[in-house]
Amino acid sequence: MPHLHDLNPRVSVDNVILGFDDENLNVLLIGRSLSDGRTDDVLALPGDLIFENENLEMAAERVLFELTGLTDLFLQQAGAFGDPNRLAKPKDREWLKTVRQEPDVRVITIAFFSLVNMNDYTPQPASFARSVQWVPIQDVGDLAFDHNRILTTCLKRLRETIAIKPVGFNLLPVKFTLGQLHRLYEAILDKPLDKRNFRRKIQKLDILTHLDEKQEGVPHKPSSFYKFNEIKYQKLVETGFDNFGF
Amino acid sequence: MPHLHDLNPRVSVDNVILGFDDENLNVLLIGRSLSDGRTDDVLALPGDLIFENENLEMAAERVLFELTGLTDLFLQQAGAFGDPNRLAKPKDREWLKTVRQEPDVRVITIAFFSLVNMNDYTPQPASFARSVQWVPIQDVGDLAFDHNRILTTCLKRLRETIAIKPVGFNLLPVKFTLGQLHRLYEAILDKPLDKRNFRRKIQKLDILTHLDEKQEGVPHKPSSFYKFNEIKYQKLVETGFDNFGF
DNA sequence: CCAAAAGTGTTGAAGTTACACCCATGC
DNA sequence: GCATGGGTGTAACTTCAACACTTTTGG
Repeated sequence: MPHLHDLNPRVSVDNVILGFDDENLNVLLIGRSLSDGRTDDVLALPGDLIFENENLEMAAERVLFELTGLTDLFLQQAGAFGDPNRLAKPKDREWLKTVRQEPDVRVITIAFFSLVNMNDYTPQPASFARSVQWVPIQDVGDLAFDHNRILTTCLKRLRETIAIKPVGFNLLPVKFTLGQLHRLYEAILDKPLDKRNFRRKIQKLDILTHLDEKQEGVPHKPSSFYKFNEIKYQKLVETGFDNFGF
Repeated sequence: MPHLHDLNPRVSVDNVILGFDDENLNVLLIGRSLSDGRTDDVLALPGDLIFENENLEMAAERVLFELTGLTDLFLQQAGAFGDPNRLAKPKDREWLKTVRQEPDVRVITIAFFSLVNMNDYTPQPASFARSVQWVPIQDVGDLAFDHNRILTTCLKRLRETIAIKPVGFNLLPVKFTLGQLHRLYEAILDKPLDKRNFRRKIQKLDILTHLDEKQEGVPHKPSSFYKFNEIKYQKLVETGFDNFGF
């Protein structure tokens, strides 16, 4: 029988936590703590071995919560990564020696991605992360382990998902402007979108509620705020956009 | 250091192997061998623990090959399943006792689905499968472990994938008719598709080569055979259908 | 000649793309 | 008054859904 807090030494979760700063998509990366309190210079996705008594989603939520204090976020599995040599880089092996009881054991990781509103959270070091920072996805360099591959896969998944379900709202504050939403979609899809066509298309989804409130203090025509209508949104998520080829 | 054929006791793969018999989608299910050579009455997806020295895809290919003798098939990961109680049904636990060294250990499984041409293969018992059979997906009953959930997820993934990439061809013989292709798409999407519209749409993809050969001996107007053009197909798979919402 | 599936075109509606100007505000 | 982003409509084109009849074969 597994004890409550037994770790499973063979299976981990890694989280691709994405945020949007009104210009770029950012991913939350950690600098790893060595056991002596120092940090090596390799950035990594936050992740951890799973406990024996929790399921994969719970493990991903736990990692997310420990790092950000946030709960109830959008979280989606993106797949499992298990190449036998994924832990083979010298710096990774060194780090594993300082934090794992069995540093040589092969670990399969399940990748999740989550979408957070960057205003809800400012990065702060956590137990397992000496440093935490938002990095614009186009500036991400070499990461630990196979984390570059995981990140790429998650971004691809996000693009696929957003084409079918309007999940992007999770990246925005409760009240937002159509301009913000527009910039967000351009950032995720990494291509320019025609302003008028975008607005028309979004409005036709019929999931936005126009608020009687405008921007203040901006040096241009103030924009209306919108919030999104959870009920209609839920219905849409269930059916998808029916945007399929056949 | 892991020895070549060490098993990883915590991680398995399960395969949803799909075939098409010109009418229904079928899934390949096994009856489990007990150690005394008998079979319990629970059907299951074929799967196995992974070896320490193979990656997840290799493990899935191995299971597929051991069961069917087939290689080089379409194979796609559908996700990881790891609820702590997924092995909890009494009959499942009994079976595990007869085949696993550590029957109580929690196993996370990675699900794959593959598409095979049913004519390339007739089910035959394998080492780990006392019985093997094609079961039409609408006739699948209660399966072992969480295999019903895995099957459902894989079917959903297949529907999503086929809307974006023409992967369905893997389920057909090299030479096929548009009627077969039409019935296949109806079986996968589980809804009727207008004949003329379907044909137009498929032809516009420009991945079919019309062969100078017709059906013989059929009691109706003979249909032309087609094969599909791998080069154009590859290009299309890379770009996707661009069938996306934004 | 009958049964069975193959094969084929058109029309109206909906959706997509491309494109340019005025508006409200802060400074 | 100027710089900034907000906000709006239309026309040409493409795609989509719905729909019925003729053809070829075996028996």
